[in-house]
Parts: sequence; C-alpha cells; structure tokens
Amino acid sequence: MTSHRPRTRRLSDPTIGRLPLYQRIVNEFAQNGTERIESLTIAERTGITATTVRRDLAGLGPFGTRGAGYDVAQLNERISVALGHDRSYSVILVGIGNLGQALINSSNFLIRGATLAGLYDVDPAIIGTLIAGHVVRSIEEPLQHATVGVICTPASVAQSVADRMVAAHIPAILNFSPSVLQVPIGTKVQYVDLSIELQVLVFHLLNSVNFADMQPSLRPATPVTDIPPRS
Amino acid sequence: MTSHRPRTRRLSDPTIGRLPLYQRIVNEFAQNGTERIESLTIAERTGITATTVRRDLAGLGPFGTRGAGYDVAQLNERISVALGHDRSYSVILVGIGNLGQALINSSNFLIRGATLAGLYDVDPAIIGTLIAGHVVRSIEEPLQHATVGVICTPASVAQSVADRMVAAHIPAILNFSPSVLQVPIGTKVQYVDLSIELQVLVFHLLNSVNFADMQPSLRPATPVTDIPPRS
DNA sequence: ATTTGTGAAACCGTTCACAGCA
DNA sequence: TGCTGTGAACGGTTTCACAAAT
Repeated sequence: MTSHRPRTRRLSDPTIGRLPLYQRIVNEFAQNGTERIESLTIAERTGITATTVRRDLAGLGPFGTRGAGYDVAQLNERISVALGHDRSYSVILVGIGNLGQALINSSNFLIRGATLAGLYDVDPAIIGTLIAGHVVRSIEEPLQHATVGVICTPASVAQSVADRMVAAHIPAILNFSPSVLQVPIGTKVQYVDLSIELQVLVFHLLNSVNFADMQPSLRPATPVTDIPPRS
Repeated sequence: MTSHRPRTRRLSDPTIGRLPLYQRIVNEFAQNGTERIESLTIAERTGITATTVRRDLAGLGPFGTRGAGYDVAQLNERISVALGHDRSYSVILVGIGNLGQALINSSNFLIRGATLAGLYDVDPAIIGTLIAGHVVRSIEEPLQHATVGVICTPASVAQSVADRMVAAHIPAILNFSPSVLQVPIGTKVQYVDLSIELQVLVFHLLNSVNFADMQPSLRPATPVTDIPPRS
C-alpha cells in the first residue's frame, strides 16, 4: 500500500494557486542563468510575504539551503512535479469565440503537460478552420475523450455541453460561462467568473474613503437607498 | 457623522465574490415570476452551503422572513446595492485582443452601473474600428480618466500601461496579464490569472484516487520523481 | 412546521518569532 | 551571519446547533 505518490496531496488550494506565480519568477531567473533564489526575492516580485512563500515551498518537501536560498533548477522541478506538469493530461475546448481563442493562444493557459485534444463550435464559419494547429470540429460530432473539458460557450448551452462531456467520460470540467452545472458526483467542476474580480475591486473602491476625492462624474450618480440599521 | 452609507462596508471578500452567484439564481426566479426563494434553494443551485448563504445574506441586513424565505425582488435589490450596481463607474480597457473583446462582449463582465469609457490598442488594423459601439483609440493617445482600468495586453507591456493609468489618475487596475505591477500606494490592483483554476482542477484530479480508473492514455505518461518523505 | 438569524465551536490560512543549519 | 523551516499565536471564514419568528 502506501501509494508511491507524493506528499503533495496536502497542498492547500491557495498554495497551489500561488505556485504558478512562483514558477514564473523562477523561470526568469533560470533564463538569466542565476542559480539560487531567496524567498525574499520571490516575495518582492509577487507581492506575497516571504513567510508565506517559505511555507508554500516547505510543503513541497524541505530542500532549501539555510543561509543560501533555493536552487533555481531544483525549485522549478519541484513546482512542476507538484502541479503535475510532468504528467500528461489532455484538454478539449468547446466554444471557440473570443474567450476560447484567448485561452488557446494564451502563453500560460495550456502549459507543460497539457495536450490540446479537440476544439468544438457551432458556428459553420469557424468549423473546419485551423486554430493553433487544430481543426475546429462541429459540436454535433461526439466529443473526444479528454482529462479536462473547458466550456467557453454562452450560459444557455453550457449544461448541454456539460452533459455531453459527462457522456464522454470527461472527469473534470472548467466552466467559464456564468452558469451552475448539474453533474453526477465524481465529476469535478471548477467555475471561473471573469466578472468577480471586477466586482470585488469596484466594491472596495466604492466603499473606500478616498472615493470622495475623485472626479464628480465618478461619484454616485443615483441617490442610494440606505440599508437600514437593525430594526 | 455616521456617514449615510450602508452597513455593507463589513462584507468580506469571499462574501462579495458569492453575491453575483446568488444574484444569478435570484434573477432566474424573478424572470419565472417566483416571488420567494429559500436559502436552501440558492445553496443547491450554487453548491454553497445553506448556512453560508444565510450568513452572507444576513450581512446585507436581516430582511428574510423566518419560515418563508426571502422576497425575490427585495433580495435582488439588496444585492445590487451591496455590489454598487446602483452607482455608476467607468471602465477603460487596454489591449483589444481576443480576451479584451471577450470581456467587452461578455454578458456579465460590464454589468449594471458600469460605463465603457474607452478602448485602446497598439494594432493599426484595429485602431479606428468600432467595437461594441466604441471607437478603438491608439495607445499613443493620452488615456481617458476612469474608475477602473483593465489591462488585457501581453505581460511585456503591462507595466507601461499601468504607469499611464496611474498618470491618468485611475485609482483601480484589473490586470489580466501574467505580471506583477508596481504602482504607488493608493492605487488598487487586482490580478486575474485564467490559468490558475485549470491548475487547481488538474492538481485535484491528478491526486484523486479515482484517477487510476481512467483510461490508460490519461494516466501518468512519465515516471514521476517522488518527493521524498522528510529526511 | 418551516426557515431565518446567530452565538459558539471548529477549521483553515497567514503571520510572528525564533530555533536550526549552512 | 544569513536564510530556511516551523511551533505557536492570530485573524478570519465556515459550520454547527439552536433560538427566534412567522
């Protein structure tokens, strides 16, 4: 027993989310020929505290050198293994609109380990064309099996696309459409809402004290209904 | 004293991030003509627990009816006010590539309250064209003032774009490029990395026990260097 | 009976402070 | 001396359990 697989099972979601950030910096250093890097350097470049960086990296197994930082090559390797970049997985993408194309062409969406296994759309004008070296297929065709299915369609058809992904035994779905999907247990779904960060940003801005200093045209345009204090 | 503004100041970031999700469900109910909705219903449709839903909504001021749920119209209104949809703010967008166009055309990126105040790009082929009713301007022109500046450019030019947004007194920046920005204190920056959710999803999938049940082609392709247990 | 609203406990992630090593 | 690694304290969010309200 005792599977052969890592300790990495214990990494928290926030940590996993930060690893790609660290790797970006590490890659820059690797290309510069620098051999060692310190947690403080990574911290300054990412805006994350040095302590958190060290906690995260310690979770990959202790391999830094006290007094001398981390070996750049080894750090890069460890992060890659933790993120599964050394394993291969395949991705299909349904909905080749602006967002779909943005993802396909993005330098850091399909990174090491990922193989683009299929592109699907409804638009006859796009079907058959080559995008990033892949022929766009009709959504009518049966979906190719893959590790992850990415949905970039309008919300109205997202559920039907998800159903077909489930039918094709695709175990994980990344949903960029603003819709909640019903899937059988066992299928993992991750949602990405491009508007949420904007909403959080606007919320903080509108509630910040400095907002009154801004240009008149930017201040509240409508009288605001106050939420009354406890009755 | 006692500013005229809401209690909403106290909402946590996770709560703010969930409000748009609740609102989606609430809007569906409103369109169906349903008048009341329960926390459990919202919970089932969003995958969030009912208790968390109630905590979040209680933060908007208690207005549910015990035994009978929430009034759909009122709930919708409260969420809108909390998110600032009743106040107006303006947005400029720099980098009108696939991602930029996806955001502009997305039904839920620029929601109520937001005004698109300007589009900028470097590409002469795009400059001057109309997108969503707005003329794309040259990035050479001085940036229009706005509440939020959205960066959809490659990482290599993101910092220079941010500098120009700061010069135009834009107080908040939403950065979709994979780069960390240096801005003066007082300027708020929010980062969005489209690849992170994919990485988190793949991480969970690769580390899940069911992974072994999958098709052979999807299992690890390369022997994996194990991270050694503590020395 | 049903569902909200909320103290209190449990949980999780970050930060502090410093011990451990090179 | 310098920087990593980590126990312990902290702060914040979620969950539990139940009282309050209709």
